[in-house]
Amino acid sequence: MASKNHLIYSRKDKSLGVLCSNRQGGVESIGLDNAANQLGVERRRIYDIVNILESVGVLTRRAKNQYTWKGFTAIPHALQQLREQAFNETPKVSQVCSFLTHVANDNDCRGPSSSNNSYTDMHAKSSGSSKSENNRKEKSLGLLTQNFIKLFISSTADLISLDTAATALLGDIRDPTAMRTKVRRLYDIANVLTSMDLIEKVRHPETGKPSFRWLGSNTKSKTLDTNVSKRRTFGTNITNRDDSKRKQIDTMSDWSSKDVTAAMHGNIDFKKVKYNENIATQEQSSRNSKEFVFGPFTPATVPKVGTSGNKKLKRAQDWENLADTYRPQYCNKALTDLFGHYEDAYKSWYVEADEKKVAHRSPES
DNA sequence: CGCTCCCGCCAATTC
DNA sequence: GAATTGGCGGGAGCG
Repeated sequence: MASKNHLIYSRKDKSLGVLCSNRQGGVESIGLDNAANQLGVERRRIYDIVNILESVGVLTRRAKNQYTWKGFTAIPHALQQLREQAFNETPKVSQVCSFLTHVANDNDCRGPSSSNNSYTDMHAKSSGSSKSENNRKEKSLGLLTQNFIKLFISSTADLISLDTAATALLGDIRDPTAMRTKVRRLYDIANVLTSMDLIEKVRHPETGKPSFRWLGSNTKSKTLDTNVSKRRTFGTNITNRDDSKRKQIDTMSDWSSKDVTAAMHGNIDFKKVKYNENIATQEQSSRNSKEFVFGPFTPATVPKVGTSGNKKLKRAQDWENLADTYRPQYCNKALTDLFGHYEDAYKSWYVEADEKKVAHRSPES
């Protein structure tokens, strides 16, 4: 798909980055048509993305065709909100959690005894109005996204596969069709969440099953994590000896699939957006100290990779890691420059790769 | 094949 | 009644 993306959409640099380029710290509105044009995608696609972003607080619908960009810095709050919801309004969360935990280690999902623990059904509805009305909303991408996230932040299992999630979100609806549909949606959601670094795709240690891990909350210190946490993402090659001959696009495809697919069809570079945003935030909050934490974001690995003791390597040319490493936590001019530098670098790599010429850069050093 | 997820029909909603 | 939104699932592409 990555390649396909390339072929079809070579808009690469158009992106949300452009949209928020003029934005300065505050609230900027975005027009759908505008976005669609800039991104070179059909409108329908924008709706998907927008809905997901909105469910995480990055955007807010202001009026027809108009959205307000809140920024990634709004995510922490939204997340907190979800967390609370997950704990109160949800009596069954615990059930679902244990359920997930079970399933996590067992491929076979044999619901224990519960006969209806749909994570989705619980709240909402039963407020009087006919359910048929709310029905549509209950199935919205936005809600699904939130529930999906709740699954992560309230579950003890840190590795969740889409099937598992779908099952949990569906409750007992033993309908293969519904399942399929749900999973399709989850793929969509997972893609954009991945592009925002809120989750990460990994293979389950035992079963090679593709699963997702929550990255949104910082330091979740989980003993169990240590094991898996080192696992690298999917396509990327982990070996210290990264054979430079790796398919040119390898790195690209990896990143284009997760960051670009971005939000599906959009080729949206959220990371870049984040850079801009961070920088903007920095400037504007002149010296507001670290309250800028980026809580949910900063993956535990952000600061440097283990001062030493840690596993060695980390392929030098993993620009993605670089991105993480340099993700602004608090930045100064120097860092700002760095960002710019990497942005450019990234851009050229992208182009090169695009032309299939990829001159991978010199190994570390 | 099975996993992904693109694409766009068309219904629900909103203007 | 037209325009916006957006659920939904067929099926293409790829490993």
